[in-house]
Amino acid sequence: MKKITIEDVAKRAGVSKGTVSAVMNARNTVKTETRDHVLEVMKELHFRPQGIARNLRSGNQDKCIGIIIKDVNYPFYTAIATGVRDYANSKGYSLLITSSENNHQSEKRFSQLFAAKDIKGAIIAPLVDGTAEIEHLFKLKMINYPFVLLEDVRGIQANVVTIDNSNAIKKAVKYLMDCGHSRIVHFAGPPSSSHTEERIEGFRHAFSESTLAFKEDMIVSIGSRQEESYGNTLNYFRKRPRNEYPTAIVCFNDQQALAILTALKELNIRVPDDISIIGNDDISYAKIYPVPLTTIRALQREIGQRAAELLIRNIESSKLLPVERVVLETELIARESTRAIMR
Amino acid sequence: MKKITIEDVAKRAGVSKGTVSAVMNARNTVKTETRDHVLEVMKELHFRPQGIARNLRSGNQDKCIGIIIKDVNYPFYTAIATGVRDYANSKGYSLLITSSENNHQSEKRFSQLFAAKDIKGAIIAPLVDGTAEIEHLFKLKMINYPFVLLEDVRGIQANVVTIDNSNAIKKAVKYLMDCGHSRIVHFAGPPSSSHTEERIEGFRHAFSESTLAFKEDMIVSIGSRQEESYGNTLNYFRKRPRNEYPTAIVCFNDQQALAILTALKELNIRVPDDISIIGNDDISYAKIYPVPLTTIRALQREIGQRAAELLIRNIESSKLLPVERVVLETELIARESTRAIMR
DNA sequence: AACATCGATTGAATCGTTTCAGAAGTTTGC
DNA sequence: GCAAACTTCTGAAACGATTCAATCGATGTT
Repeated sequence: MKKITIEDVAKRAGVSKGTVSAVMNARNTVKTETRDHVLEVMKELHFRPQGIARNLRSGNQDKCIGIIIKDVNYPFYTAIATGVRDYANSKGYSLLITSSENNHQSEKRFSQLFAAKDIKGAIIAPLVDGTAEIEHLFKLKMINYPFVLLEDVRGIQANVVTIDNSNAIKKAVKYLMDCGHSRIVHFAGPPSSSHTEERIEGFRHAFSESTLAFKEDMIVSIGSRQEESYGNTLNYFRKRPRNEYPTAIVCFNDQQALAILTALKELNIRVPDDISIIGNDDISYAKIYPVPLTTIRALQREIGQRAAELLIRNIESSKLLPVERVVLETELIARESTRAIMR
Repeated sequence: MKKITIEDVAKRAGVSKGTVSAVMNARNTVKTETRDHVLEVMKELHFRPQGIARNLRSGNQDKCIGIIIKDVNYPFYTAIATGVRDYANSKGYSLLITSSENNHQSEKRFSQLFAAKDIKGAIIAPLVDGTAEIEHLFKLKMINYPFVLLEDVRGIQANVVTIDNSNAIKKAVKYLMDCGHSRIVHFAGPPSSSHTEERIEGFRHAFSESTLAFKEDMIVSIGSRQEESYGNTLNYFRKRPRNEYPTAIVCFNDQQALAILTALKELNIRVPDDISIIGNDDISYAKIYPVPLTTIRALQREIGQRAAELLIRNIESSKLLPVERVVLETELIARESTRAIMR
């Protein structure tokens, strides 16, 4: 049960390897008769040429980069990927997308895979929780493999393109304060993202810069996955009396916000009449949510473009470039999920 | 400006290629001193090992398949990809996703890329319009490269996993007829999909099986991209008097349905009061549309799983397997965008 | 009949790594 | 003091295709 090579085909067909190669590459120097015979033998032996060996000799021309996102079903990431693709294509690169699905093993596996397959560089949305498993990133650095991260990772110096999360949440909180809200809570995201921590910090900051007092129980960890956030939201409200409800929630992201909206509907809590909701990201569907979502817009395509630009610059450089860190600003988009309240 | 190889590093560091290789693979047979020196030289020369050559000798172990979808921002496709990933992972395969973005060139390029990079097989959502550019599929067949299509392609015999589009639309039309509608139109999709044609056919069939008469102008080609469908819908209604409006629209897919909903809102046409809308696919967001969408559900994850199963079976077979064609059934999901009317 | 031409095929060199048997040098055991 | 064992390193073979100069036969030309 050994692998079938071009040699086996050549032998069986009674020709040389060169001829088989010529057939496969559709060169017109082969007699039709020979060609047909070789094709037949290829089929007969079920010969699958190894692309890798092909490329080695002929010097792998294709330009191609990869991106590792966390969730292929979250539009935030696919929008970033679109930005990457646009820029990459303009420079003649193709884009391969993979999704770690919040799994360290997958992230690790893909980063190796990219290097192994001669994909020229990678953009990585890294998982940051757990015991900071980042050896795979060091491995990439060792072999001078170009990559750009979409979140800060402690303990490694690398190119990063990200958004100013702290400031984003600050904007959200200040907007709510300006609308007269004081009982504001932050429904925080999963520990697997550095955004979670940065956003919590922004929330704290907003209070310390205001006259209102911050209390620890204003931070509620409910995750960002659909069912998880939905369930946690139900719990949160069922556990407390109506007069202790917050008047506004700052969400971790728009996916979570949707789960919260759904849960609140279930609980007969009206948005924005009873509670104001403010999201994060501004994914394309946010504006058609059951209640069109007020949210903090991250320029997703631009994130992608900037990351791609940085990556390709590194790929095409013949010497090591200094590490860069790009932080993009955000913008509050006011829709219908928030309202001003009387005091 | 030639490429730097392991040999250059070895020479510069005053060691053999074998030693450099050992350093890169973190083998513990290298003296720390030597290791550090080699690493330094690697950095100095900015040496990037060619993964391809690596894999050649060491016999490429990684199991990995690819999928070419049409639009990475349409949840229908990412849901399919998720199904593929789940099955693939269970069999030890990783998944690489690429998006042709409705571009023949890209589709072609990716199919080559997959073969070249020793990705074991591919699932392809093929573009079918234009002068049926399918040479790249024939090329794959020639090298016995395993692949599965997600739509029928005329002129090639290949594995296909798809849904019964004709029947899907029939269900939609019959449902509407049962609700008392007779002025029903079909807003058809783009020519780049074989689904478009099959769905039109299903629409025709539904009428021929009923007492109602089919008229050509019941088929309106408006595409499926957001802005395109939106604009075409506006045009369609602005061009005709109110009493010639249809009472129900069968949409090509849910993406198009959203654009139509948006356009109708703009036109102050109420859904479902004035017009019933029925979608196709049942993407995850369909239930939270401004008007929760009645739609024909395609089991997206199952499509992915079946395709993956078929693909991997072909990959792991040592001989050519007979071509298979899997057609999955659909289900009507009634929500709020349709209503019964009096006659 | 000798020579040039052309089409089809061959086979050895090549791509850039990994692998591993064995050499060289060093330490341990007795 | 010598063999055995261990550590570190070397160098040539191998991976499986492509490439291209050289060859071979057949055909055409004079």
